[in-house]
Amino acid sequence: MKEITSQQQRVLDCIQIYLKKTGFPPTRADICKELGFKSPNSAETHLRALEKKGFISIESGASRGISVNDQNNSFGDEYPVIGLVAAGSPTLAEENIERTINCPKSFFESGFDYFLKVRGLSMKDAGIMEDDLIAVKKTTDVKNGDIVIARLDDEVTVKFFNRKSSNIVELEPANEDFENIVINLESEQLHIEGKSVGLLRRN
Amino acid sequence: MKEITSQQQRVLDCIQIYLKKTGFPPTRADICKELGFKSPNSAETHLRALEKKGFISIESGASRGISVNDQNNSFGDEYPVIGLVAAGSPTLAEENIERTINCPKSFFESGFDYFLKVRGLSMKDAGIMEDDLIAVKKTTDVKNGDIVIARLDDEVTVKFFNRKSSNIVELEPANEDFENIVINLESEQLHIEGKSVGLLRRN
DNA sequence: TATTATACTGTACATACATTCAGTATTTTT
DNA sequence: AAAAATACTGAATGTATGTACAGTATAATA
Repeated sequence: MKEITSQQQRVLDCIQIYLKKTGFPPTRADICKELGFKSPNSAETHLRALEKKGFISIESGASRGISVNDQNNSFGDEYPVIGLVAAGSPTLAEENIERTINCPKSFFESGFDYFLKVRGLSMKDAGIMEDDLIAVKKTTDVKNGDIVIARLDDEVTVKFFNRKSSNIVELEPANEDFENIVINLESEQLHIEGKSVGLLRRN
Repeated sequence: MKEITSQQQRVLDCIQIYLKKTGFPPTRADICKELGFKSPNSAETHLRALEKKGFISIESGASRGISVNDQNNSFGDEYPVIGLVAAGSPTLAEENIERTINCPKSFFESGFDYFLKVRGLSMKDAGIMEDDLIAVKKTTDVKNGDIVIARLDDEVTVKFFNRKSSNIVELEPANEDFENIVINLESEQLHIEGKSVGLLRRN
């Protein structure tokens, strides 16, 4: 994405404000009226520049055929809900997707990849209850204290992450009825699927 | 809002799908092409019917001047976040709104009116932690076991609702460090602001 | 120094589009 | 039983709109 000039930014803003207000894009004449241009060609050339730089798309021949190329627009996408089965890795394979939820992309601050449906109460003191949906961001970049989705062999679990030393990782539940899981990375395989970036509960 | 017919629903769906796909509304001809009509007037009359029933608005003379009236679309709306202050009723007055969250209307099953930001840990065993956002539906129709937002004098609190008899209501915390609140409706005023229909947490 | 991008005005024109009118037929409401 | 709403086809028309062409001027780039 190339750099935008201040005038082009004004035109882009004008399009988005018009869209929000009316529900459909402006014509060249509308843009002129809004920004004080006296020739429709003023708007036209700006639109061409914005298209060339990738900010908008223009459907040739169609009236009001302007669409804003906003990858982080606030409206919904379908996110899969994956069941936390006792054994087996949570994957996005179709058979593992219980359903999907329409949710704004930017709903959880750092973005996320899928919802994980929680089984059991091992994290209840962290406010994570049965059937809650954890918003999971796929990453292996986790810090101590993060709530991680981890796989040990074929067992998937949600726990606090705590690296004790270069070889020792503890997975800590938030429930006194459960024990810490201590993993020696030299002898055992630990796979971090991702970390929790939020939670959704529907009564 | 009057009842929609199945054909009108098809046209409405067609508009929404077209909007999502292209970023701008369809023309009469586009609708015909999509739904198999052979005359633009077929689309026109459906649009007029949809406008009359309040589902869409049409800007006269403007090409593609169709906008879907968002009280009945499933996409995003701005919902206010209200802080649970120790004293005072949670109102939608501007000074009480911390910010707004863009969220699909149908995100929590029965619909909801605002988010309430939780203070304290009196409901921690129900998985409600400090700074969680409770999706609140304004209603006084609550059943035993519902999590309600209640006001006693000027104190607002989130608790389990439990009607013991026609005059006695108990508000029960989910934390053994807190006591049940017993209210005699004959001598005390209890105002039910609404009930929890969901929860949102962002790490 | 020549060229390209930016930032406009102004005119003109083909066509994309909304919209009206004239019909036909079925179903629902009054 | 009459009227209104629904659900279409088909043709016609005026205008809303995209878009090209002809200029002018300044700043940025090669």
